[in-house]
Amino acid sequence: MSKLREPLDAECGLPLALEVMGERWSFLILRAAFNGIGHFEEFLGALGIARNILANRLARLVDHGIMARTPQADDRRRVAYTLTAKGFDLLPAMLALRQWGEKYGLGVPSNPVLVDSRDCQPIAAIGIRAHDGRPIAYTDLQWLDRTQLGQAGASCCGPDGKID
Amino acid sequence: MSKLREPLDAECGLPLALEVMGERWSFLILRAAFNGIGHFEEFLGALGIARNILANRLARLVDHGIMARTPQADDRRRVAYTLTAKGFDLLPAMLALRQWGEKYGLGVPSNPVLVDSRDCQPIAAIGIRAHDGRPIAYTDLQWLDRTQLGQAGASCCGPDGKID
DNA sequence: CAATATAAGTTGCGAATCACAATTTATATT
DNA sequence: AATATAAATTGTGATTCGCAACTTATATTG
Repeated sequence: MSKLREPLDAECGLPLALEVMGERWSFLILRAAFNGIGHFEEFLGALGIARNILANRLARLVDHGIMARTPQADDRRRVAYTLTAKGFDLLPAMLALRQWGEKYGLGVPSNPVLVDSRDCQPIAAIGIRAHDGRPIAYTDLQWLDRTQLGQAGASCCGPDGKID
Repeated sequence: MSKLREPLDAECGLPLALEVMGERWSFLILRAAFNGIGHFEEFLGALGIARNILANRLARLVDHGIMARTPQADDRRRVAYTLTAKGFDLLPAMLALRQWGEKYGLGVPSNPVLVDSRDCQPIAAIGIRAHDGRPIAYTDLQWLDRTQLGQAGASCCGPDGKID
């Protein structure tokens, strides 16, 4: 269906992620799924999406292994759509987008807060951290060629790293 | 231009973020900008995007304060497009998407690695962390109503939190 | 100054995608 | 057998996309 689109890059994971999640409604369907929505008519009511678009998006998400389609045993008319592990792994990306939207779009606090159930404290803002968990400022970020990784030398990082 | 689209929710930051970044090419333009691309023809060559679409997307990104448009002083034909602070704040979301694409799309290592320039170690995977920086497993996440936040009681979290 | 070159942006057109409604298929209920 | 329900498909018009050619504004060259 979407094979007419450009191969884009293939050297970066971003175009790959956008091939599925870059389409309209994909992330909102995912959010509804995280909310516990699991059936066609539920998605329909929760999102206000057109039927054919919803059917198309769900099929696409299933094709890409982000959601699983399982007709219910007791009533095989009903089809349950559930997140796979691959789909669940999109939660950080979804939260990062959501937090960004909250920060810059009217500053709504967005009532249900995601908390750590062990101490009931809200989670930290999704951000960039060093290997030890320490937050990194944007000015401390560099792009380094993979071949130069293991070297313990001091000035290993050039001044003009590029993002691929 | 896009006012015919649904208001979607307005209670969640996600639809707000998707209004701009959910359109095709938006994230790829952003990636190019992080790469140092800053002029119209550069974007054109780097992305393989159509001229009119690029002009439209850049104008939209500028309208939303994600990029800034500044004609150069020495040659006013040339227009420099640069990321604003708001645009820069999309880096965590972009990296989360990119890492997800890398993880599930052929497992390409994606050569230029983002490192902390202080110790030249690759950054940690973008993930969900507690307020103190400790990573949280998906099973330890709960959604809590904002009004119940300050309470130091033990079982403050119900068993069926929902994402809004 | 006139002619040409360059950067950014616009317009026109066919193809793909979108939203809305009505219809179809398969299964369940009465 | 008749009706109801869940999921998905089809049909139609509007919107958006991608490609190419054109326009506008500024710079450069003879």
